[in-house]
Amino acid sequence: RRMFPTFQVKIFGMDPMADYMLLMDFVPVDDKRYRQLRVPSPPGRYAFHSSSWLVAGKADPATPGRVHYHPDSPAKGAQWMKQIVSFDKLKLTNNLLDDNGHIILNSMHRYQPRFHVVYVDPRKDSEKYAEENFKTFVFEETRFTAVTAYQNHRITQLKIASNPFAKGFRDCDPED
Amino acid sequence: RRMFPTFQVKIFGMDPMADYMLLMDFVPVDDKRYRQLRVPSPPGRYAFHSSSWLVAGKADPATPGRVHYHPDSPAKGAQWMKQIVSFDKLKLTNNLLDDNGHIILNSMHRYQPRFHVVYVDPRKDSEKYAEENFKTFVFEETRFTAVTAYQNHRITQLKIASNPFAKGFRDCDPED
DNA sequence: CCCTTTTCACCTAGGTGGTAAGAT
DNA sequence: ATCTTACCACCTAGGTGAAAAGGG
Repeated sequence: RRMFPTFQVKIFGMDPMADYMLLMDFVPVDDKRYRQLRVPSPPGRYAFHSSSWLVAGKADPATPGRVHYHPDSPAKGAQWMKQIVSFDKLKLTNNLLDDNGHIILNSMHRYQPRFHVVYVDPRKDSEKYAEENFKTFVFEETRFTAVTAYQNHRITQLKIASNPFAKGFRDCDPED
Repeated sequence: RRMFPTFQVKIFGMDPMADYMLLMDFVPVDDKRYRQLRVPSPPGRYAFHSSSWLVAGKADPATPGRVHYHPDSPAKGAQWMKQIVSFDKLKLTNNLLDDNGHIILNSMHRYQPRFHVVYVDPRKDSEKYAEENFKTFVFEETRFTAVTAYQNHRITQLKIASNPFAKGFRDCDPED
């Protein structure tokens, strides 16, 4: 399914006339598997509303390290810079045999999203300059635990309030 | 609405590595407006099944001459040549004030679709070579009369049989 | 009478969380 | 007990011709 919340980035400093590819990948934060600790809740609240993550042991074998190219790639620097770039089409799966090209992650493991900018070098021997033609950006505040179902009621509510496809689950104004 | 049947073309002879833009426009075939002559029909047949076109007078004022770029433009010659190129996203309207960028035509007038191939010249002063960097193709068998509703029962049936969005109107196997 | 416009039920295509059943 | 899977009703978004309504 699509990743939520969506990774979005504002870009500065590109050459407006040059072509760039934008892509993302995900690297494990640690070598651990996590689990939930659920505590008794007062009536009317979800059990996982007051839960926390515990280490549950060693990580599962690493998944194939796929990348997701922003579907607008390649595009000019001017195009990328003129508005926030949103990776809302990026999809995650836990299916190791996935053949839709989605990003494969282990559920209950922690990941660090990475954002890569690749300059499309017009020179004939551009392969030689591959090293200097890309740059990677890591925002530690975007780390997350992959799950098969939301483990946090507030995330569920945020999604329901903000995503038009979940309108069926709204029971009040999305502005609230 | 989308044009039906769809204009499709198979391309040969491009430079596989060069970029091309593909586009279509429509020119009037003549300066006439047409109307239907309907003849009495046996029960169970549509009145317009056995009808024909009559000249109904001079053409209405010409519509704005818009063009439709194939949405995959620009793309490499190799990409365009590897399969049939289909202009199935092309939309026609009779609304002179249309601001969706659709092709504006006069209903009950005859049109000739034209197909244009534009070579994207990488040279700095490419504007100077505009004349030699495009080529136009006209297939007279694709001429048609624009309408606001189908005037031929067999076209209706062909559309119902071939377009997945019209499945609701099928009453037999589409293979028939 | 002939054509155009509007509306509508019915599709395709695909993104939601809920829920119940399954797995470990 | 906890997590995963499969399915579902319910959405968005938009492409169909039929039919009714509108217009000259």
